[in-house]
Amino acid sequence: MTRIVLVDDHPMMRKGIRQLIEIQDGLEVVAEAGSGEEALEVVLQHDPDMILMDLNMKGMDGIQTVAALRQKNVNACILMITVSDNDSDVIAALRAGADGYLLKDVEPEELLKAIVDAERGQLLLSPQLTQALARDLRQETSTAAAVVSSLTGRELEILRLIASGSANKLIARELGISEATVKVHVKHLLKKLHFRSRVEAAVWAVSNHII
Amino acid sequence: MTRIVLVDDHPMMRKGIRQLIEIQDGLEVVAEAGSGEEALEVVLQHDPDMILMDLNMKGMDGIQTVAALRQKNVNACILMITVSDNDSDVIAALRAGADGYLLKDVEPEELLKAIVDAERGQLLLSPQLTQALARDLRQETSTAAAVVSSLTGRELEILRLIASGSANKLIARELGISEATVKVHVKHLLKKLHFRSRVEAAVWAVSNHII
DNA sequence: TGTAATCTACTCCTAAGGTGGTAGTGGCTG
DNA sequence: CAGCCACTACCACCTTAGGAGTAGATTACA
Repeated sequence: MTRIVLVDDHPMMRKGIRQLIEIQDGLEVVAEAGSGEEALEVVLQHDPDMILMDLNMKGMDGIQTVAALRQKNVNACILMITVSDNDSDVIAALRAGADGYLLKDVEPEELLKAIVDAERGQLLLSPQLTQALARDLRQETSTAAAVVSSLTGRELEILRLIASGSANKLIARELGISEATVKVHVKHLLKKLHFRSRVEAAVWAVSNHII
Repeated sequence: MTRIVLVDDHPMMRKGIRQLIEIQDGLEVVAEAGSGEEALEVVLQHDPDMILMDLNMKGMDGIQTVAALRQKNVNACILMITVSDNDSDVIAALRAGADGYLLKDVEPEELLKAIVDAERGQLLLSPQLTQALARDLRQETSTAAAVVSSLTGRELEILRLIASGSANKLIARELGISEATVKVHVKHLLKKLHFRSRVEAAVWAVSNHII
């Protein structure tokens, strides 16, 4: 028996999903919550196998709630069910620890299938959301590449080493040149990229996958 | 007519895929390449609409080839077809600029469907690979969180500011404390996280989404 | 052949980062 | 209450980073 908790701030929605679930053998709704705060209580109390959660809620939203649950070491499988197909919401939800993400307009049969799949550890996304994931991976790599192209080979090489946390002295040893020369290159690349310190350059390089 | 280039270092494999494609209306194989290097030439020469590429090749592998092609502003749709379902390969391929990733054991009909979908701009992944993508997003966030939890509130706050590129003086102003105190916190957090400089801490924080 | 770009290296100097130690305050806990 | 922890602050001391300028060597290009 899969024990389920529903979290949604629309009572009607909860009612609908509950009915859908309970006609199914092996699935049981053990509790409902109308807010993120309430969800925390209810989940800790009932320790369910699965949580179906709405993303857009008043107060604590779905993503915050997921993060909070995982923080409290809740291992239940969490499925987000929402109307939002916003890329960043999907990414944020998965990052926070959700196991799946479905749009509310799925057919009832699909929802049931998703629950079973997710239960088995299969991560489940509505097909149209797979793209969002991949986009996130490639994001902005192109614009960054344009700026980087203004760097000379040596400068780029040194930027990479800075981005791996190396100090000038270490970079010098690594490249077999003097520390003074490394400083020259650093000075130049900072000027070209309009950064005020190697730290800024490093975080930029890392977040734009220049590494 | 969709003009396709095949890249695979196994002639037999190319032959197989070619036959499969050419019985299909609207698809045409305009050239083949047996290596990454050859692929660069052939693609620039024929400017195809789509490229089917093997991941594992001698010399320049599929990922390097994709990166090189995108570098040269090749806009063709690139589908990776491979035996490897290794997570990091999938991630790397998509990051490099591939538009889809299919396992070699797909049914012929599925391959054809994938080609059409990809052509339409639909990013396509073998279903079992969707999970890999999501895993990548969440990767290590948990282990990082464990280490971070050893930091005090103030230390974490300062780590975030370091990770945004701020200098100690700026952090001091931001938090309304003296620069000397900031240095103390920095010293402590570096020791706790076993880093030798703020740069290392910054890149670590950024790549583990502590920001 | 000049000349521009790149890589190399140096000096001098200032600012910033990092280590060690000391110490006062407030809060929490056995 | 005594002890611990977190936060604050200061000091002295040393290392690292970054700016400005000069300059030799190489390559590529007009």
